[in-house]
Amino acid sequence: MSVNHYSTDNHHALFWQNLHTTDTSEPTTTAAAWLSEDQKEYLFEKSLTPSDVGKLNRLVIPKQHAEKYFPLNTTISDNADEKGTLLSFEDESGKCWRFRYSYWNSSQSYVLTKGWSRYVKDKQLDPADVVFFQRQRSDSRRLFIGWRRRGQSSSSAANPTSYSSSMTAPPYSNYSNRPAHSEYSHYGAAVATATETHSIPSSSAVRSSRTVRLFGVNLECQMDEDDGDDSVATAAAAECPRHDSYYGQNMYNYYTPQPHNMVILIFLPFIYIYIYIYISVSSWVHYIIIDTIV
Amino acid sequence: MSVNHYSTDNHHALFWQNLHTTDTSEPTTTAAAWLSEDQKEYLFEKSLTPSDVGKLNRLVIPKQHAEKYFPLNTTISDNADEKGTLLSFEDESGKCWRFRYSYWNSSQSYVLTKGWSRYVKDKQLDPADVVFFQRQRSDSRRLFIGWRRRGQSSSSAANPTSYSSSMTAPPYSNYSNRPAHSEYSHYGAAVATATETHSIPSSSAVRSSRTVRLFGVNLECQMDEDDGDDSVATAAAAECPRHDSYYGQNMYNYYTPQPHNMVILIFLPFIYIYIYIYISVSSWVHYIIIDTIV
DNA sequence: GAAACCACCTGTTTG
DNA sequence: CCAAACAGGTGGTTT
Repeated sequence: MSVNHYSTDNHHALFWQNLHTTDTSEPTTTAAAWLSEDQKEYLFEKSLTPSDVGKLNRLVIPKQHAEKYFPLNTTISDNADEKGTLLSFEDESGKCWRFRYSYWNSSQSYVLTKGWSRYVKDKQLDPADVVFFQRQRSDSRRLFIGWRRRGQSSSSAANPTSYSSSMTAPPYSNYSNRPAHSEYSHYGAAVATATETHSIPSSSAVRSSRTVRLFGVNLECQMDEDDGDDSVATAAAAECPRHDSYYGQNMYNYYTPQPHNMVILIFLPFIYIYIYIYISVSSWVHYIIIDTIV
Repeated sequence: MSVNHYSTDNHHALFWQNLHTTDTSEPTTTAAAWLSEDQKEYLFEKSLTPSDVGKLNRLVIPKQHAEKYFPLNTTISDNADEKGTLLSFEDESGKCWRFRYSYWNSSQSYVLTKGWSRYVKDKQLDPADVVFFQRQRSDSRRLFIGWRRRGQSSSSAANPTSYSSSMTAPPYSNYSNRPAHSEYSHYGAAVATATETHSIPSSSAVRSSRTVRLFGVNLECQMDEDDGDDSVATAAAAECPRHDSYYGQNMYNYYTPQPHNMVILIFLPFIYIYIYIYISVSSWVHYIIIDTIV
């Protein structure tokens, strides 16, 4: 039996992905059949910036291409929602490269992160070199990545199998020391994608932050008999009090930009309780003042 | 009559502890007895790297020491499993420092994270300064942290009580501006540990992080008989004992940038309940003191 | 809005 | 030579 069935290999690839939840970085070779160029659809290319090949260990994917060809939250990226996905690409030698692919809110950009630096090293890419992406026409989930040196025409890219040598190339010690064959374009194909699931314990602690519970308490305050519930008491117990604050009868919050004030009036049979709760929140609760008057 | 018959601030402090379930970041002083050096076992020390005192806000604990002395998933760290635990250490002034302690799968390393940067600031630690850890021989759960300047011999470390001055030191504005006393070694002792569980009360509202629960406490405050539930109370007591002679009604935190104070006064027919809630928040709620007077 | 925190990630270094 | 450890980082989230 030939492992080389397309179908077979894809399954291997998928399987492989499932095995790796966290260490997804190493490129792997696949038994996938070579595709002729006309079986591939050329997606886009990018001339690499210094940052793309530098210490930032990431490749910025131009937004229009990213959204068009590598949409998040879709079939290609599976259930990749939250934390980005893994995209797998085959290179010119059939090696499979998996990159973490995600959207950075901070820079409003799509990036390949984990795994990218290894690719840059392996291919010895420099600024202005070009990487390009393709996918199989008959199965758009199968992706390919290729590259060529700066100044090389894109037509020279059509040279699929000639560089399996990259598999046996010695580790480069210096970017300036390139193997001669590097002057040509390389590309490869790869397979499916999988979400990078970080297994998250179901019981993640919910933290909401700033609930001030005043009155269940009340009871407990004087109660000794407690009631029990405790959730209050119980919860409370734990931590270390810290006293770092100083204060007195005076309260004053000198920096809170946006104070929010709440006044809660609770009227009890013989008692008026004015509760002034000043919640000044630069982010949270800052003040609570409760003053009761009978 | 004061409900606060316990008299003093210590009780306030304990009380306060119960109020805090999650915000564990601020150092606190303890009432723990001083231990002589021979009552302590020296565990290990680390010369601080630039990253340890820099913006990464974490201290890498060398793996062999971490696994030997601060094992996760064990008694010392309680049920700390998943998300790391809290470790409490007493410093040379008796102040209790709580650090989140966890394992980073990605780098295969043990780290102190939350709370660490405050310690670095407070002690004005620089690269190559040394921190060291000790524990009480008779109770290995009680932990101590100390430090000395780079180049200082470890023997100079034995100088326990001489630096309570750190409590009153003004906020430093510049690392180069160190108090003269800083040239010596400092250490301290602390207590147990607790998992950073955000104990979640059975009842709805709870949240983990900084729920201010007022009255369960009260009970504990006066309860001597412990009643029940307590595991909470108990636990609380166990944690960092703080005490404090230094402050009384006044609390003063010289480094907290923005203290927030709360005073809650509840006046009942025959009872005056003064509730001083001090919320000093460099991060949030820090204090609550409730004093009741009949 | 800044700073701390968090959970990751990676390139050196080294036994 | 290589896996482990770790110093030095990242984006994103919470405080």
